[in-house]
Amino acid sequence: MVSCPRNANDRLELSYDASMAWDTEQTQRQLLDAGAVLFARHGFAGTTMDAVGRESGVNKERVYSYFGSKSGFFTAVLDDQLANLLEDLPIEGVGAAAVGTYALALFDRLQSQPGLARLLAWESLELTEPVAVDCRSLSCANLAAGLTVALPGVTQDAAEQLLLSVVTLVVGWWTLSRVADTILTVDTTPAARRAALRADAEALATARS
Amino acid sequence: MVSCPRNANDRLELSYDASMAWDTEQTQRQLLDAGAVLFARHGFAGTTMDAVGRESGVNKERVYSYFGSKSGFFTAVLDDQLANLLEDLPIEGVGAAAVGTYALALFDRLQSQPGLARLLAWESLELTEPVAVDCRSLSCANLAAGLTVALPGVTQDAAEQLLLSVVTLVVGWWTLSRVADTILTVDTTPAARRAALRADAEALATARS
DNA sequence: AAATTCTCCAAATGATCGTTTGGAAATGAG
DNA sequence: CTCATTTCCAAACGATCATTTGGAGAATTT
Repeated sequence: MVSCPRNANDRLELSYDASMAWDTEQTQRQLLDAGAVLFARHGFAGTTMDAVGRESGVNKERVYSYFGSKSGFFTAVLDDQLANLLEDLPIEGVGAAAVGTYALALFDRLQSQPGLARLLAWESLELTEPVAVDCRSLSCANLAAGLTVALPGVTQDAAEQLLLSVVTLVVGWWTLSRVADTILTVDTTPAARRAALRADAEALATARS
Repeated sequence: MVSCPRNANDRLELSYDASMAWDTEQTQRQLLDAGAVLFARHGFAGTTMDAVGRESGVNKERVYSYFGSKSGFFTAVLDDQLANLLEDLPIEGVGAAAVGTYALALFDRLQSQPGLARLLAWESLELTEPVAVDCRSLSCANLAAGLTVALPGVTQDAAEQLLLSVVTLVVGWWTLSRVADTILTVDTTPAARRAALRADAEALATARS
């Protein structure tokens, strides 16, 4: 598994002292974290710079000196949150059951950070090309390769389509929630959906192997 | 198949004459169509009332007399576009192949009107409850019932989860397009995805029946 | 045909938008 | 220390936002 290096300014220095009155890295971190919350909740167009200043506890003017513009800030937040989204989630084991297990792991990661799935949706709806495309493509290629290992006889194309289907199914729980509201009546709990997604991922893998 | 009645003001009268200088129904139709285009493209927060006036060819003030507010206009557009989205798309035939055929039909409907899938996504992201919930719930209940007929032995709960998975997979092609951009490398064409979705829907149905 | 109601638009409203400015406080160099 | 530089904030900037106003013209009523 090849890990993806972060931006140069992501972890610039460790030489800052907590007693310093100014900590530019922490200022940027506060802004990025506030942006992650606000952009996940309201998207790019729905987030105001006033809200960024309020949520971060930092003056909104700092955004422009560090990220240039609201657009630059948006992509910086997406990059910060999404670049390593699929990292450290390898396909473990072999056979279709491994794919079901992977779906569960992805579901749990998104459930522990509910903003991530929504950020993926905003990115798709409001941008014309993905952020951190090199880094994420590498992660995805590794995952697809892992699928061809776990499922002997599956071509690379089939592995990519399978991975896309599994990710779409899992992410869709948080990004198409009104659709779920209109369809589900018997058991609307996340636990029920989680179990169904594991079975679905396993079924998709079984059919392709 | 029970069809869902539209709003009272959707087709008020047929007594209007084309030679009349004023045609309030057509004015509302122009606004709703313009709203469908703009909201699908930019969402609620990203659409301005100036753009509505420009796109519709009608003064933006008309929105407020007919729909009350921008929010009311948004829900009216969503209702107009989504209420009968799943109508006239019955589950035909029996067995898992029928589910694959249904996925294809849904894919083709969304492909012929690409804004619909995006409107579903904006609705999920920007609203806390679905529009036209009664009407759409009825459509979905009919579809789920159709699934229990096509797939004997499938419980209602399983049918609902299956329907949600199929709809999520198909809609996701247009609403998580940046995710597809990062995953697919071998064949990124819609035709390839369409074929994969049919196979996926069939596999999900097979596993549950 | 006069009076009234309804439909529509142009223009203006106050509020809020993204962005910039000017300067205060803290830092590092000499 | 002094002085230039950097970090940060309060306030202001023009532009644009959603919404309203005032009135002109078409339809309906009497």
